[in-house]
Amino acid sequence: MIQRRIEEYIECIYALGGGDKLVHNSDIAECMGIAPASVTEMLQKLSSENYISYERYKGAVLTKKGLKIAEELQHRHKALRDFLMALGLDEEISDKDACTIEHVVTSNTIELLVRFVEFLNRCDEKPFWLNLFHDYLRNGELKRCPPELQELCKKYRKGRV
Amino acid sequence: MIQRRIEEYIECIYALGGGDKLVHNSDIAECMGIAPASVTEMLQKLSSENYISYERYKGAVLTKKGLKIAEELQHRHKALRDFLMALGLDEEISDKDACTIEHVVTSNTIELLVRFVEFLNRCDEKPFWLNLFHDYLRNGELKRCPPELQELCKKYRKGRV
DNA sequence: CCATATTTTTAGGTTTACCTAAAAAAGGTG
DNA sequence: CACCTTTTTTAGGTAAACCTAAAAATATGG
Repeated sequence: MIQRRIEEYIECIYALGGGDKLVHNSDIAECMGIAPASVTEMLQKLSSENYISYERYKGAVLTKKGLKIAEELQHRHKALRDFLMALGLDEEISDKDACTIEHVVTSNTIELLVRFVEFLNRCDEKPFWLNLFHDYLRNGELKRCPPELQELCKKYRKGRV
Repeated sequence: MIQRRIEEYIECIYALGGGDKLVHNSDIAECMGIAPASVTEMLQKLSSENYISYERYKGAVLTKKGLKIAEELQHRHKALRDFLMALGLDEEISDKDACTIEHVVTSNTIELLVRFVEFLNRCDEKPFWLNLFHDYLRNGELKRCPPELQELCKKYRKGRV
């Protein structure tokens, strides 16, 4: 299994434009908040495992293999972030949590959340129940679904199954 | 910040009954799939940081401090697991992902998901939209909300805001 | 209650990912 | 183009969390 720290380096390189151009060690070091010497070491490792192509004193570009991982991570990040924001979490925290969860979760869960956000977006407007949920978050009290609406739902549910 | 590996030891000790009785090194070692010698070392560390009270050659019990963390982790685990299962993920994967996510996510997100599950449970029966979502997962096609139902939702939405 | 079996600890070693300081290479300017 | 600055690399070192093998403590059964 691919190591978390390696994923983080790939992600960082990608964010700095390493998908199609050389990224300098110093930029990676600054971006990750570590010493340049540590970056050199890790780039040698990433290179030996073919995630990047690396030229001494020049910098790194992602290989096809590395790029694929970067794109997968971006997919995961976006899925998690969109999902959390849809539920009502604020942008900054959604982003932060997406950053950590993306490395540890199975693809099953990612695809589940992708589908959930798709599901929301295919609705013509913000669904009624999501409004109810957001109210619940704000006030702590759950407005019951109006009886009239509940009845209609029940009718349709029966009809389908 | 408290280290992930420490959390995992605390969790394991708790799972083996360490909330109220001595747990043997060998059981922890087996449960975590590592060598007993490694456990001894870590237990000394956990003890020095007051997460457990540890007696050489006897075993470990969680302290109040350790127990509090164990309970918080259990809360997180349950929140994540319940949430994933509510969305339709199967039990095994929900559990597995809960195990990893619980160590890396903010409390904001945990509480959001707790609220979401509460929100679902307060409904009299499985909400209509959740049925729609589960169908969407199975078939890939999203049944539109019947116009009649949509109209009614719109009416209530206006009424409230 | 003593010999043997089991469990735990100690000692010494490995790997990963970081660090600092100093050496080497690259880049920029008069 | 030679000097100076910046960037990168090398060398040597640290901490965390694991390992194996051997020593020490504890538990068990005749």
